[in-house]
Amino acid sequence: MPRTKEQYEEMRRATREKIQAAAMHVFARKGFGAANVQDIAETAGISIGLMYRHYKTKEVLFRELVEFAAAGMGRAAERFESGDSPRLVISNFAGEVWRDMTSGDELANLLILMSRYAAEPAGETELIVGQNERMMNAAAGLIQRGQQLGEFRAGDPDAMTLLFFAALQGLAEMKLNMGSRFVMPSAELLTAFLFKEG
Amino acid sequence: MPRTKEQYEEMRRATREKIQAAAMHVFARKGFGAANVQDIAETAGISIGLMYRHYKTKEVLFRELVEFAAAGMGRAAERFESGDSPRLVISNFAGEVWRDMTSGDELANLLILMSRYAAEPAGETELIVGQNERMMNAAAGLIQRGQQLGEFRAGDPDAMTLLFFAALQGLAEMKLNMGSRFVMPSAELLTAFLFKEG
DNA sequence: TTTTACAATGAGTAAAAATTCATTCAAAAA
DNA sequence: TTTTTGAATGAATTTTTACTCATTGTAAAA
Repeated sequence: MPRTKEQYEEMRRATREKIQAAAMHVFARKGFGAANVQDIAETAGISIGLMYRHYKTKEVLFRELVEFAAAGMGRAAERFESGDSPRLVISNFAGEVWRDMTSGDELANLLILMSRYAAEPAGETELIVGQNERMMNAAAGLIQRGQQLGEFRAGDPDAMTLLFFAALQGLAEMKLNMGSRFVMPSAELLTAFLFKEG
Repeated sequence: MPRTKEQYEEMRRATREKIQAAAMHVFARKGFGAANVQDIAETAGISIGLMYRHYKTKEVLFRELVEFAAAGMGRAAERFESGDSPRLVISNFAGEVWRDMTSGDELANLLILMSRYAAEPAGETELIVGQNERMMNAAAGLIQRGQQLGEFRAGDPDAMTLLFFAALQGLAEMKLNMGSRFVMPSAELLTAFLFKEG
């Protein structure tokens, strides 16, 4: 008589997705504290009540997105931990970043979300900090190996790693702030400070 | 019979300074919307009421800090507009940035404040956007001149400028988020992608 | 010791935002 | 056409936060 279980499931899945996309957009632009649930519901095109049927609190919603972002960092770390040519791994990574940053806002949103997490809903930064540390360590190891192979410039691998990810972070922020005035630098430019010669 | 005018003035100046420093700290970490006046007053070590005697609203306080930051960008733009050797101007600038970022939080706070302004209290982004555009244009002109002189790498000057400031922006964010785990990259590393050879 | 001028306080009020819940809606099939 | 089930709504409630103001504190000098 009513809809089938599958139909209801599909309905729920669809609205969850709308909520997630809207929340990602709003949180990335305003941060956790300044974003209000009305904004999110409106952006998602649903009522506030429905949002609360899917997410007990604003914070639970935020956390889910952060966890998603952290998982992305984990995948990045794995790539850096692979035994392939450091130069190739970094170039490929930079190339993908370039494509993602050029084609839409998703990566930029994710990057900003992560950095905003540190400050906001108190405590429980471990997840993001842990994954971040893992990713940075993997990248630093890769750079060090590249230096031993003579392909990479000399310099403190930790500082070089930090600069690389800081640049990505800053580009994400600028992309959202500048809108159409933003020009994504090429993957080669992004990695130029790492490699020897040009 | 009561204190002299000068004494009262000095008292007011001192608390204003406390408020500004506290607000800079809190706004940079939380953004305008998420920062609450209680936090600011507490950080400044004064009462809420006193804060409101000095600043009519939270937004007025925020604006004053943003204007201060914008003035800093204006000074940076002037330096980029000077006719000196591009390589020298950029190197000096990077060196100063390195010193500021290494010695305290002030520059990091200012950088973050500016990027947070874009989203937050609606409208009136002109000041920050205008100064930002001026600074970026000046830097792009400098890079272009450096390319003509053969000192700088080839590449789109706008994209190179964007990357440079994005890196600063990202480093500021990381400095606040990572605390003692942060390592500031050297000025040479920061500008390595701009100059030919190493 | 008292007066004076203004800084400083913080409980109280108003406004904004998060969260709840009684009610409505919509599609499937009997 | 009616029944059924769970999604969807948004006005009402609770909580949080910005902002006010009546009162207190204090150093100088009369």
